[in-house]
Amino acid sequence: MAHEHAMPADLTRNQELVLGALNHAPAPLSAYDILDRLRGDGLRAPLQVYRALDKLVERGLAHRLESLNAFVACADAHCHRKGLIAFAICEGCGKVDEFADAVIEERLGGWAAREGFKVERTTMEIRGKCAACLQAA
Amino acid sequence: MAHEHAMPADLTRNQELVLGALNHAPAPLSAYDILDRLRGDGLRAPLQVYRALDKLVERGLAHRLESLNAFVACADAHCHRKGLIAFAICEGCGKVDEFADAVIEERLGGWAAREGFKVERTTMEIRGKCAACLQAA
DNA sequence: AAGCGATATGTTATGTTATTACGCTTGCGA
DNA sequence: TCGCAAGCGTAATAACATAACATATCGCTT
Repeated sequence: MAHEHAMPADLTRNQELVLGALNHAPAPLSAYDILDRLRGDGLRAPLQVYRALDKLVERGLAHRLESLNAFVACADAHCHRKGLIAFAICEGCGKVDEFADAVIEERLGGWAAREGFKVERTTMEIRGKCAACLQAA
Repeated sequence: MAHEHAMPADLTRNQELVLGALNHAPAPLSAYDILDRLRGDGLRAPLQVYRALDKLVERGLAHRLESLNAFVACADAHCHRKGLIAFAICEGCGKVDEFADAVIEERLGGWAAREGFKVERTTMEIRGKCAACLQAA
């Protein structure tokens, strides 16, 4: 069973459905995966899902994994983590681990400052095998 | 003018065409962008481009930018950079800067070691505005 | 309460990115 | 010269994402 996440009260119906789907999934879901799971709840078109995802991502309740074209619920229940988040994605079981590292953030900031580059958004995704899957192999 | 890159002698015709297209572009190209530019050279189907890209990426001659679904030639002319590479992508002009940072690599390695996670591939992409574009604004 | 703007919704159609499946060709070592 | 690995060509389709348009809902101001 997926553990419980905070579910803010001010979500719209669609946003709540989509976040619910993500919360109950053990691994990232694509927008179309989500759509398929929510057809029974009245969702019919991709756009309904993408719109909800946009809002959820904007609020930090969900994250987009660029290297997967998929989405996960934020792992931090009382969420809204600041700054850079790194994701470790297991190719075996699909599980995603989320962590922050101040040193990395600082290195990136240093590079940007030297180059005069204004950072707006950073994605960091590690692909590999988690301990459990290595064990099982 | 794009600066010159090393063009290995043992590329196949399609690989050479695709790498050539990337070398002459000032910004990342999607597979379909590449296809369009190479129709005059006889390429007709996406797969011809994707296959070439696979090989080029495998050899480190090109990189895939996950957050863009696009590709760039490796910036290092005598390429085959080891380890983790970070990309800074300007939203203004599309230019991509490529750099490595041993400290970041070491932090990631540390996290992985602690978690027992076996890293296979890491993508790090910074989106923002480059100095030139900030200047122009 | 009426009017208004901002936000969300639903639907259709379409655009963009990536892969599957199949068969042929070529180079090369056993 | 057989057989295999790698590459190539083509058609079809799958997977991911957005445009354009019409309607609805909610909170705020008057």
